[in-house]
Amino acid sequence: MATGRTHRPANRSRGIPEATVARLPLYLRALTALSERSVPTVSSEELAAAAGVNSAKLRKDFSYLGSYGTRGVGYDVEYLVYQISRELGLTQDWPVVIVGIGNLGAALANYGGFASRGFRVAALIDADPAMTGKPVAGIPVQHSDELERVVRENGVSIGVISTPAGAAQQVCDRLVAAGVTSILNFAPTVLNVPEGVDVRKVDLSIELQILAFHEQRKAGGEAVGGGVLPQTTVGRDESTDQGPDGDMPAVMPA
Amino acid sequence: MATGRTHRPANRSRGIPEATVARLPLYLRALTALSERSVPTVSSEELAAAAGVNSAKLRKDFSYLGSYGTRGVGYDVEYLVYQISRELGLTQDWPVVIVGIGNLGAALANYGGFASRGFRVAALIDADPAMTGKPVAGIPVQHSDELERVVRENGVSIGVISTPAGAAQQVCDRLVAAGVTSILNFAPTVLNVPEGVDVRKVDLSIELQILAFHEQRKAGGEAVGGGVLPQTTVGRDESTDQGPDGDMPAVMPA
DNA sequence: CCATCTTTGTGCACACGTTCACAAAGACAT
DNA sequence: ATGTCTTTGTGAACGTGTGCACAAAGATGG
Repeated sequence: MATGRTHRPANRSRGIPEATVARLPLYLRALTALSERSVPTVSSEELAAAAGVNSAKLRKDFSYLGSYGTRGVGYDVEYLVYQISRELGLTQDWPVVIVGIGNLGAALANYGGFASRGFRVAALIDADPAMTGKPVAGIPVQHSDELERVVRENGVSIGVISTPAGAAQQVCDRLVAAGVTSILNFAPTVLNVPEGVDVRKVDLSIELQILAFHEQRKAGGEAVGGGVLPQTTVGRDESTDQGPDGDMPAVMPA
Repeated sequence: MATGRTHRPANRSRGIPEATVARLPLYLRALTALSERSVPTVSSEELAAAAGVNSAKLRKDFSYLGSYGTRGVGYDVEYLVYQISRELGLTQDWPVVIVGIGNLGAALANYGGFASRGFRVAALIDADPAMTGKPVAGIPVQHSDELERVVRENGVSIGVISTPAGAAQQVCDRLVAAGVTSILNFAPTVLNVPEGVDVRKVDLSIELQILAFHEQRKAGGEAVGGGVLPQTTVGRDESTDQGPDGDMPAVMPA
C-alpha cells in the first residue's frame, strides 16, 4: 500500500484478456460469499479453490487489474469485490429487456442473480397478445409493439432473447435498431448483427451434445457406432431421425 | 502427424480438440437445416457462413474427423450429418434426468432441442412434495427420494441440475453416487466432483456480466447512467470478431 | 486427354491462454 | 533490526487455437 498507491496501470492499459474477463464474475461470486461471512482477507490459493480454478491463473488474472494484493497476506476481500465490480461495470445500473416470455423467459425474469448484480429487468416482451398484461416475476408482460419504445425510454443497451429460433433474428434486428448493443441469445440460431454489437449465446442443446461426446468417449470409444463404415454412398440410414422441427423451439411459445 | 495408418482416418486417431468439439453441434445444426431443405452438398464457405464461423476453421475442424469432402464440390450434407452425429455420440439414446423443477427446470423439460438430438428426459425430480406427481412437459415430477432408483433403472449417465445453489452440491453428490458421470449445472455454484465426472456449467448471471464489461468499454468507460448512446462509429480497428459471436464458449469446463 | 476451374486439406506462423517456478515484497516474531 | 516465513506478481516455457495462403485433388468442358 505504501508505494504503488492507487494508480497502478500495470497491464491495465486497455487489454484485459477475454479469458480473464470471463472468469472475473466467478471470482466475484466467491468473494461475495466470503464477504457475507465477514472474512477480511483471502489468499490466492483459497480463493482459487473457491472459484474452481488454479491459483497461478487467478493471480495472473488479478495482475491484469493491478496489484491489489499484499504479499504474505493475500487479498482484501472488500477491496477486491469493489475493484472487480467496477471493472465489470457492475457499479452502474443496467436495464435489461427480456424478449420471449415462455418457460425460459419466465425463468430468467425470476432469476435472482440479475438484480443482485446491478441488472434490472426493465421490461418483459412477448409477441403473444394473450400474454400482454400478465405479470411474470411481478412485472407485467408487454406486447412486442412496445419493444422500441421500452428500449428507448429506459435506455436499454442489453437485450435478452428467449424466443423460438424462428423469431430470434427479427427480434434481434429490432433491438439493435432501437439502440441495444449487447445481446444474450438463448435461441438456437446464429444471429447476424452489425459491427459494434456484442452477442453471446447460450445453447442448452449444444452443451448436452458436448457432454454426450465425452460420455461416449468414456464409455469405451470403439463400442457403439459401428466403427469405420466404408465410404460408399451413405445415402440414408435411420440415423437421421430428425424430427420435423429440428431444434426449433427454445421455449414454448405460450 | 501421428504415426502409422495414414489412410482414411486422418487425424481421427484420438484427439479432437476441445474447441472443435464445441463447434460440431453448431455445424450439425446448420447441416440439419440444409438437409431439411434437401440441399445435397455444401461448400465450406457456405456452411461456415451458416454456422457463423470462418471457413478455414471449419475445414480444419472437419479434417480432424477425416477427409469427408470432395475437392471442387464440397461436402455431402447427409453424410456429414451422419458423421458428426456419430462423432458426438448422438446416434445412441441418452436418458437424462433433470433435478430441480422450478421455472428453469420446466423450461428445460419443455426444450425441444433435447428430444430431437437423441436426448430423452427420463425423469423430472424435485424436492418439494407439492410438486410430486404434477406433470411438467407431460412427465410427472418425482420426489427426490426416487433419484437413485430412477438413475439406476434408466441407466442415466447425464444429469441436469437446475436447483437453487444451496442444493446443487448435494444433488450432484447423489447423482454421482448413483452412477451419473456427466453433469450440466445451471446452479450458480462450483461443483466438486470426483475424477472421471464431467461438469459443464451455464451461469446466466455470468454471461450478463461479461456483456456488461464490454458494454461499459464501448461506452468509453464513462459512467453512462441511462439514455441512448449514439450509435458511435464502431469501426474499431480491434479486428473484432468477424462473426456475430463473441466466440467464447457460453460455458467453460469445470 | 488436356486445360481450366473450384474447393478441399494442411503447413506454417502467429496470437492467445495456461502453468511453472521463483525472486521480491511484506508481515511478524524475537 | 534482522531473520524467517508466507504469499504475491510475473518472466518464461509450453500448449492450444486461429487464419492465411497455397498445393493437391477432383470436377467439368472441349
